[in-house]
Amino acid sequence: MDAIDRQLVELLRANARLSFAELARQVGLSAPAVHERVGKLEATGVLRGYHADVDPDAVGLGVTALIGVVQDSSADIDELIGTLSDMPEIESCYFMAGEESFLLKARVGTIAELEQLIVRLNRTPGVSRTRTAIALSTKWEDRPQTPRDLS
Amino acid sequence: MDAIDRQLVELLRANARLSFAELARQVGLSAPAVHERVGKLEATGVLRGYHADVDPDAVGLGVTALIGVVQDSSADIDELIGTLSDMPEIESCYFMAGEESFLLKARVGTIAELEQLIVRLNRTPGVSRTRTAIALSTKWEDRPQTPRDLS
DNA sequence: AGCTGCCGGTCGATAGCGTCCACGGCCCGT
DNA sequence: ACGGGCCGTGGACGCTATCGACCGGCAGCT
Repeated sequence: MDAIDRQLVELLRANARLSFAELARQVGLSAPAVHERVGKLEATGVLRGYHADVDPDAVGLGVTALIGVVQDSSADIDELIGTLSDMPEIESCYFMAGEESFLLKARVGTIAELEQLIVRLNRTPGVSRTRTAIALSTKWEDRPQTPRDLS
Repeated sequence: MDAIDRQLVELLRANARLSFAELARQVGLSAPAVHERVGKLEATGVLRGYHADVDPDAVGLGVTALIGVVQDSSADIDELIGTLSDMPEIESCYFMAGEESFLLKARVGTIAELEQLIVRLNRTPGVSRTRTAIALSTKWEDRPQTPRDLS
């Protein structure tokens, strides 16, 4: 991860569809050299993938909620994670320090669907309680942060 | 947004670097037709961009925290949003229903940096109180959800 | 010092891609 | 039946992806 690698990561984070030729021009190397560097960044797991950023409203997912999950004493964590990951509405899942073991970011189309999701969560074995907060608006999301020097 | 558009969105969400020719093969149209459809999806805001997914650990951002912010009565919301958006550590910012007006997802390199961020937040005019929860691990994040029928 | 391998780059070639344009079928209201 | 808009196809052209051959710098050994 030298300065050029960081530059490539930065460029691809801003626009994942840049051509290798364009990347090469930006960093001052030849296209094959850039091709090889990007390949290595992918192989080492620095670059995990390239994804289109889709407007959730445009695909009928206008409701965003953040749900804290308190597990009960009998919970099998791995099993609970498995159950949660079977719920497609849950876009992100963090295992947290604190009383609420999980924090989920869920996206659904309507409040009614959110209600159903919460009911389903509360019925899930290992879940003692949930606490739901609704996002009224998303000011920004997944904003990239310029990488720091890993010296 | 017909079935082919949804298919294109889905394909690009899975892999934003697919060539138009490859997209064309997958959906059964010619490359120029796909080019035009994707252009329209971008123009109408369905596709907002294409971003590389970078491993936060690999760029020195190993600590993820979720921070609830309670505003005080004198707060100017827009000004507060502006101040928050000047803090690069804050990757996402949701305006919430409930006592905590904002929920922030922040990423920093060390706990010490998180401490500094929290101090800075608590000093910010308009902020009455914050509540921070640290993510011990990310089970998954920004998982795509297959789009529903917008009938 | 000189030799040797490796790493990481350039260069050149070729197949395939991006993108522009002209053209054509279909659906619709007249 | 006709005309126009929409949405597609096919062809053409320059540019890109990607391979293999080559090359220079550096490390470590003799």
